[in-house]
Amino acid sequence: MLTNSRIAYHQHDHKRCISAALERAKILCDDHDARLTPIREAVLKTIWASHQPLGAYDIVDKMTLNAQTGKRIKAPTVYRAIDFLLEHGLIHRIASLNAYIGCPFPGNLHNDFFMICRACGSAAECSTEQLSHTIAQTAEKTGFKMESQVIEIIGLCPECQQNSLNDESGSQ
Amino acid sequence: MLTNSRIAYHQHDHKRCISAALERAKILCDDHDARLTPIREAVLKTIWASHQPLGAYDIVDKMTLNAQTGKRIKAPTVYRAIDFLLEHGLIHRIASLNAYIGCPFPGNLHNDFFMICRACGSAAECSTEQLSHTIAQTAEKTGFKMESQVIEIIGLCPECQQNSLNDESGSQ
DNA sequence: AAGGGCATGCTATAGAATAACATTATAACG
DNA sequence: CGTTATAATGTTATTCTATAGCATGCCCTT
Repeated sequence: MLTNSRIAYHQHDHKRCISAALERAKILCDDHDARLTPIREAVLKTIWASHQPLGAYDIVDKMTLNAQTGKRIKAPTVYRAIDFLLEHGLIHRIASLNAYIGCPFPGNLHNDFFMICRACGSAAECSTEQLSHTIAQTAEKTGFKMESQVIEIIGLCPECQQNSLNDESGSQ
Repeated sequence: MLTNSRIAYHQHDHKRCISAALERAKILCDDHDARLTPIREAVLKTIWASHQPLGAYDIVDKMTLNAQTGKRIKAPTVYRAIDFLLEHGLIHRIASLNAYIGCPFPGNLHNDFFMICRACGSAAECSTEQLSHTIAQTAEKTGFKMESQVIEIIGLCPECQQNSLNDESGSQ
């Protein structure tokens, strides 16, 4: 099982997540003969600013202004960057939130699912052959041929479970 | 395993689906002391017009005009009906499509997933303890406590697999 | 009849995504 | 090196999805 839940839900040096993500992106784009332009890199960096999925317009708002012109990058440009990053598997779309999150292990097969904490908003990705198999097999029993999947689990991450326990014991 | 895939993807007397759905809705609302008003019933019926998930504005467009005033029901009213139907488990939201579909077995636990055919657009629901368990267990391994889920499988239904085979053999 | 609680009507607006076309940057080629 | 083709970005407007906020109407209760 491949997952970034250990990191995503716990204290960590997030700068390393960001730099690692950018590093991986550069390598992967090189391999794909794809151009990781300044804007695309900036969008990726903005998305990686946290482990919380970010809406497209949140990205627009958070993007730093153009150094020369001082203008803000507009929605279509951000969406184009998002499309590029999605195509190359560098980010994922969280359908239930209309939001985007960085992929911690791009390049791998993506039979994965997301665990979204309803308390802190952070999301971790989890990739496991077994689950994909189970789903594909279940679908196959009905004659359905699975091609792709959207799996989003909503619940409480380890940290927030702990916090809610503390809150309860504290208030009672 | 509980599923309506046999019906959803194959020729059938769809009138029976509709009348059964309305019948179940009446009973369930009775049990819940909830009011299945004419508008709510009309929205439910519109959603059940097919096995294809319907967008909220598709519903607005398809709703018959008010018999007396000849006016069209507006989006907020439809959304309120949708909220009601969602709350009582009579319909589901398909997040990846921003669309709504009738629930073929309301009242049951909803550890279920949807199989959406990319060719014909029809979707079937499938409820299986086993899959929910597998997901919950996998999540639990990382310490995540699952509360709800969004599982949407995209692929080809049995009919459309058959059709695509025919098309290929026919054109070659 | 009066009041309270839903349900609906209505207008406006927020939020998410894209269409269409102009302009600029980059790569590719002679 | 300059020209051309292609890709990327800029810009404006628009579509689609969803909700806020307030007015009105309906039904039930007392």
